[in-house]
Amino acid sequence: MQHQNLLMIISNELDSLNKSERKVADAIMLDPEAATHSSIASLALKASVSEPSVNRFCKRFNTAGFPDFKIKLAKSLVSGVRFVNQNVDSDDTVEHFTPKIFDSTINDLSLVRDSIDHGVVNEVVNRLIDAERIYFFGLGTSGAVARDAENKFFRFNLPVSFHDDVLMMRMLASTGRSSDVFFVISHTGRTKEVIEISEIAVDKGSTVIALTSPGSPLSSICSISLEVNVPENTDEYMAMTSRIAHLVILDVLATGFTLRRGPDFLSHLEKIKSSLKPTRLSKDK
Amino acid sequence: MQHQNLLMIISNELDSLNKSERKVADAIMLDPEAATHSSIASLALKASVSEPSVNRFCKRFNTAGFPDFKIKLAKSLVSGVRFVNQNVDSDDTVEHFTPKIFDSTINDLSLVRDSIDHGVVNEVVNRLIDAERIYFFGLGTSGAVARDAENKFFRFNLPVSFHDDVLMMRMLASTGRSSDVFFVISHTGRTKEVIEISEIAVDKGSTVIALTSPGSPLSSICSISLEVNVPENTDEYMAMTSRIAHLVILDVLATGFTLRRGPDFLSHLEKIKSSLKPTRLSKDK
DNA sequence: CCTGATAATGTAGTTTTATTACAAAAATTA
DNA sequence: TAATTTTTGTAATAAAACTACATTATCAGG
Repeated sequence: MQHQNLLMIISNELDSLNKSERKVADAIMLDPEAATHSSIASLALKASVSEPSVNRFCKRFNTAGFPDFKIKLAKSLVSGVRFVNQNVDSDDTVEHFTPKIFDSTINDLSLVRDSIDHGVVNEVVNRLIDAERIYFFGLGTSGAVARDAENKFFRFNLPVSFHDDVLMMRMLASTGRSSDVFFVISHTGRTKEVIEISEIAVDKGSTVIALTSPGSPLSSICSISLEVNVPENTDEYMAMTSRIAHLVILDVLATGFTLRRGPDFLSHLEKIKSSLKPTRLSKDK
Repeated sequence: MQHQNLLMIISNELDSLNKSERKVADAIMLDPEAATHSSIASLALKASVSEPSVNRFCKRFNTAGFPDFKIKLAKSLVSGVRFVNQNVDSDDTVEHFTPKIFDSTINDLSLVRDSIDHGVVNEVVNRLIDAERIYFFGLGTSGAVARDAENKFFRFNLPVSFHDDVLMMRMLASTGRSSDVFFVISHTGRTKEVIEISEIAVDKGSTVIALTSPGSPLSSICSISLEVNVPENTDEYMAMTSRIAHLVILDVLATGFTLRRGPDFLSHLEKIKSSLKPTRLSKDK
């Protein structure tokens, strides 16, 4: 893994350095940020060694030379900062916690982006394309996600509904047909009611797609499981990012759906868009 | 704003660049990692421009020069964000469009993060703290956001509800009291019904907070307006990111609310959390 | 469609920065 | 202590970046 932090490597090997190398290391550690902006000459001066000593120091740490060393050092400074102090403190003001919440959401999204299984996404799109009916199920926070999904997929000209009422869900699941797709959204994947309902639908021969966390009970009983691993948030103040990741994944699925339907499908979408125009005030004035 | 990711800044200003600057930008975006390792000469060659053009390009983005530019570019590569502003093509496969959608969402979030008015956020939190009742209103996609908001604010031990039925909204608005807060969510801020209803609530002396786009009709008539500028998406395939930004902003508001309430409020949140435990399967097996 | 003004870009020379070869100085060993 | 190895620095070289200025392209007003 190339992702080792250069600054850490240096501090770990501090003992095995010779005198001048050690001086260079100290000078860098004193202010790594400054080191990334200084020339080899000024750093040599600061460390009281010659320029070639700095150069040799750089090569010792598997870098091509001083400029390359600076690049790698700069990178290691970023990753360090990212993991530190991203939590909301009780004495944070709006200026402090606002970017923290955005950053942690962004961070989680990029983790999900990199961990998502494209094969599963592909398979899910196939099933949605084949579906004669789609039901989106979700409770609590996931209910809002399901509602958003309904709104999105409704535009695709097929019978779609969302439900957050467990009795309704249960009835629909038990009367489900093999051409029906039940899309079950659950962050934890451990809500008993939801699991039971999904089992009923599977038994009836319907396709059940779960959008949930890996290794959860829900995940194991469904036809296909879109597993999303959002790091558990221990911080009391922090929000649940999983629902946002779920929304983005539904965007991905909707995009896949649209693409699979081909270009003439776009005109249908346009029709729906323009149907809303009369409800709006015009842009000019 | 030092917070911004250099790669993102470049992709956002792509339109305002002149010919040779654009060539340099393209060469960098094609392989940013390679750019951090190349000399000004080799990059100039790759972009088919002169060396000073590359240098001018660097300075245009508030860097001291090429070496400094490379450092900042390298830093921006470390953070979660990769390529930006790439549109979905009609022949994209899942592998292609999935990261594109994530990245464009991430990009939009970071733009909102940097453009948000902390003073307004602060003021909104104050009003929410003072509220005796909060109504979240939204239609369509914003209805899902309003629903999520209800779920979140419900935990704060005060009467909260969400509505996506214009008749209900109208009745509630016209019977509103000065201690009531109406939180109106609308991406466009141009939906006639929503504007009318908001006007009624304002007339009745209630506080009306809008979460909408800048300069919209809704924004101008409300008590306070939380303006969110998410770049309009011209791409047919791309999803609407504004709702995601709205959700994150509601997270920010909820966090502000919790912090303002002080540390003993956390035990109340814990109580609500644990009330859901019986509905879940336990973690161990 | 010209002409002058302005902006964009490139050329060539200068300066700064980094690297290399080699020599001097320490340190180590026998 | 002398031979040997390692470390460090000096000075020269090479590479890279930058600057001033010249040329070319673009655009507005006549």
